[in-house]
Amino acid sequence: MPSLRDVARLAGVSPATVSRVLSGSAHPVSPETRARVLRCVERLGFRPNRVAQALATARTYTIGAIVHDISDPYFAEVVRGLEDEARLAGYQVFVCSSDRDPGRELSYVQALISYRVDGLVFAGGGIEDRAYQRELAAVVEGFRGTGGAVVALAPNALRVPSITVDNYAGTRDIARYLLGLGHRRIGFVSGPPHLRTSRVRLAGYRAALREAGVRFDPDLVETGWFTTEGGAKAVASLLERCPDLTAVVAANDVMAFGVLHELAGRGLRVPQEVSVAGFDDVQMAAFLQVPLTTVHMPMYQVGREGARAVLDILAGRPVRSRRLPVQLVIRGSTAPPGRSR
Amino acid sequence: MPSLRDVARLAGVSPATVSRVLSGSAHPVSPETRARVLRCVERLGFRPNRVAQALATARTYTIGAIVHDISDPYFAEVVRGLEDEARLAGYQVFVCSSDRDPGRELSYVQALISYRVDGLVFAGGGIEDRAYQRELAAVVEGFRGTGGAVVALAPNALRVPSITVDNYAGTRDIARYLLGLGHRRIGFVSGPPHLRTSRVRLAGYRAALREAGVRFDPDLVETGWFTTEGGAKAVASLLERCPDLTAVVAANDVMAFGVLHELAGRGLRVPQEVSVAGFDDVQMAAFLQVPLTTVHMPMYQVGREGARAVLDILAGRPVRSRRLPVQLVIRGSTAPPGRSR
DNA sequence: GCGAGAATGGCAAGCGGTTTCCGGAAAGCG
DNA sequence: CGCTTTCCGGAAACCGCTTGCCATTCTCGC
Repeated sequence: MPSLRDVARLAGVSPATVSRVLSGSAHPVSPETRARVLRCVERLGFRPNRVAQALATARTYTIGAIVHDISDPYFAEVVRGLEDEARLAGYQVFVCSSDRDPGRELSYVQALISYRVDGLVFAGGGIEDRAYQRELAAVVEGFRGTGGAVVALAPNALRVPSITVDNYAGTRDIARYLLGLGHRRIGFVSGPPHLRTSRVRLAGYRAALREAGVRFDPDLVETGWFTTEGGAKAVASLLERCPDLTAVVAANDVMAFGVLHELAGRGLRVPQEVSVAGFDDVQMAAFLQVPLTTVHMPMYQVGREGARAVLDILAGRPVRSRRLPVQLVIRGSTAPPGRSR
Repeated sequence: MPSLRDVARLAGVSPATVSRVLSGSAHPVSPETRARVLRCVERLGFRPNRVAQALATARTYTIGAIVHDISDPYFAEVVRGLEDEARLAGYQVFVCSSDRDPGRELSYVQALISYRVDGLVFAGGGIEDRAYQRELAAVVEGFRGTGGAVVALAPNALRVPSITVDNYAGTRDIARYLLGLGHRRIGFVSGPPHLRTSRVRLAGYRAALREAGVRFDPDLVETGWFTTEGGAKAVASLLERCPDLTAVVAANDVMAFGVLHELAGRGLRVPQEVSVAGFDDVQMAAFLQVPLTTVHMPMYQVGREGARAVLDILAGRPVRSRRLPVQLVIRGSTAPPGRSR
């Protein structure tokens, strides 16, 4: 693989000149020399070694994305947005699936810092664990101290700029809507309790109940993993505890898929017997046979804005945290409460 | 951020010694010195700069994954496998979504080479375009010439080790199964014609027809993008051309979702009026209200083995191309042909 | 005609590690 | 006891690119 020296030798100039031609330096280079250098670059098929550039300039043009699981459609969509925006600016992105494991997350963050990524994006909600948060915060602050850009794309204990959506309003709106349809016994399939997103979404649901003067019944809440299986299991226990529920709100679409599956397995019709709502509006949601009522989250958008924020920070432009609005999307999986079963 | 020199200074040794202690060199270091160095590393919280290491050793411990679209559940799953295996070996992975665009793919490959990735994994099927293939092959060969490891996870024109699945057998088995149920007018919703995977899957379908002595009718084939929308549109035209079809095989699950959606929209019941089968067995497939009959592809497994293959090549271990078996998974979306509509 | 300043280009010192080569001390050998 | 090995550590040369600083030449302005 040709190096800059090879080009320099071929063009009969010094490496410095070649570098200046290629990296758009302010240092003047005569048009003839420039042309000659470019011709030699072409001839040799020279492409600068990013590693060496990175060492010299302390810029790697890489961004690390910490997600909970890239195979979760939510995160896949976010990462796609991130990647598209990064590519446009000449950056590459590393994916890191932490599986919501504090140890894994921390070791990924440290690895990324060793790789000297320019930016770090936390796509998933923070893990609620004081000791861990403190440790992570220390590492992250160190990183920022050396010029690293950090952005969060979900509620997080880190004090960094964030691009989030209004999770609270989302579940509140959904619950309001179901209450408005006449439902009173609304189950809530929540995510893992140690995730901040879970708590915020649960809070939105409770707020709507409070507004409507409906007593909050802890029996109507069941937690599970943010997976299809998690949703199926959770709704199963919910149904056993509260056979009288007429609607279920799932903390995200993937869980809602599990809920739908479990209900179908039990012969309960949606929405005639049980209404179901999700959260996120992943691509599949609209394509189910019973299209899912859910809250639209602009995930791709969040990913793009996240990347933009990183680039802005790196460029020294001011960055403000933003909260994007969400929107209730009413589809076929919800209806007024039906006859008792 | 502390450097190796800082550690050396603090420990009162030369940088060389610190390096030897940390990178497990064969060069002997006395136990006392070693301990002292490690203590200082600890004290300063020193972590080696991967960029500098990379420049010195010509190993970056990174792998580039070229996928068609990370937000497609198929690729997300593959990348997850890749990532998990890579992590275990201390590697990081770059994701690159080419959207099946030759230009984008090529520029990603070149960028990754500039970043001096150790390995390159092509997760998607190759794009059938002679000029492009030649150009890509040249670049890839150059990369391999410098010690880069390249692996393909789908049929591809590149002459590199591959971990693939038996796509041909997959659609053949599905078609055989449907023929066995008594279907004769079986629509095929194919992927983009310029993708190798599309062609192989179509060939499998044709092989089964041939075996069964059923004439192949080109009208029963419609191509579209490997997306839900693509599947919906394709089946729509198919139905207009051939209202007599009793079953539809989609070239992948994502398209099958679109097919199901479109059929539901037209009031056609599955499987009573039309049987539907997919390919891939993405996670959602089993969780539809009418669970999808499909061909199980071990995507996560393919991802892992792909990473393993890269690591093996880098370690100089022999690597052989492998073809993993697929398996027909019969679920609720298929049944013998029903009464005419 | 001459000095100032702009235009060009090269030298060399990094960036932060790794690794080859070398030297001194200690240990093993006949 | 002298000599060869082995053990341990350091000096310094990279890896490939960037950039501050300096030298030369040229162009003006007066």
